[in-house]
Amino acid sequence: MRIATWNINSLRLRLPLLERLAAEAAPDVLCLQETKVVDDSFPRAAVAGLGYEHMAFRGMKSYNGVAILSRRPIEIVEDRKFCGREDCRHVAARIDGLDLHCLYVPAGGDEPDPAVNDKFAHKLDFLDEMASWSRSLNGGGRPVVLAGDFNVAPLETDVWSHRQLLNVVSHTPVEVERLDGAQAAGAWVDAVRRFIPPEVRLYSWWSYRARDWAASDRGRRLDHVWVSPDLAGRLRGASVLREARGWEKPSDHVPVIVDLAA
DNA sequence: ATGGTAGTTTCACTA
Repeated sequence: MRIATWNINSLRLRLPLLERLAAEAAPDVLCLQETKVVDDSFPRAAVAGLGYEHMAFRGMKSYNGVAILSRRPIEIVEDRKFCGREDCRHVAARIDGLDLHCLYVPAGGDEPDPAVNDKFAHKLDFLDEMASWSRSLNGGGRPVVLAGDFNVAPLETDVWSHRQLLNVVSHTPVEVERLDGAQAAGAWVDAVRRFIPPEVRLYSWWSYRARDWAASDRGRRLDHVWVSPDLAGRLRGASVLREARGWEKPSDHVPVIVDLAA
């Protein structure tokens, strides 16, 4: 099973890019974030036309929104209202007996101080809830995958400059500590770093604001796929589709792809 | 230290 996660930054605007991803990488299952479409307007027919006939989505007006697109039937759909909010940051689907959770962690605003920045406080709360919630997911004997835009680049090699980003939201020690706590809570395995070792620099996001994203290459690895320990033995490969950042009218994130043995 | 771009509910908000 090939699983991809992608913050697509408006699903409707990027349907042509979704088609290109389906053609070039052929994921069996796709987790999307920032779909930015209410459920009534979800482009079901276009998505089904790409071969993803089974879908689960939670959308709202303008912001956020998550979706799981699948070639295989979806057995159960759930969502969780993290931090007591209905802001469409989570949807889960059971596919072939595997529970797949699609997550969109709050970005957290600009100021990395929860006392003055409510968005940053929300992000820290969300990551703490990810820890307590995901702890309870594991141990059920069922394989679990957590995938999405976690909006944190945890390793020094997950950013273009560890030193220059220490006080920049997405790479501050307090966020990294929270994300590490969530990972430890479920003993989650970072699937991508099983294949691309931590010594190797790796990004999944490049700002739109760069004059030339590829030349400056000031990226961050914000998008992650974590698998439950019992799934680690089924991992067969992982990649980040860097070239997608150069596609026409791109998202600022690129797809992250993980292969699991059947 | 600043400003840069993109998407959506636009002269404002989020990322």
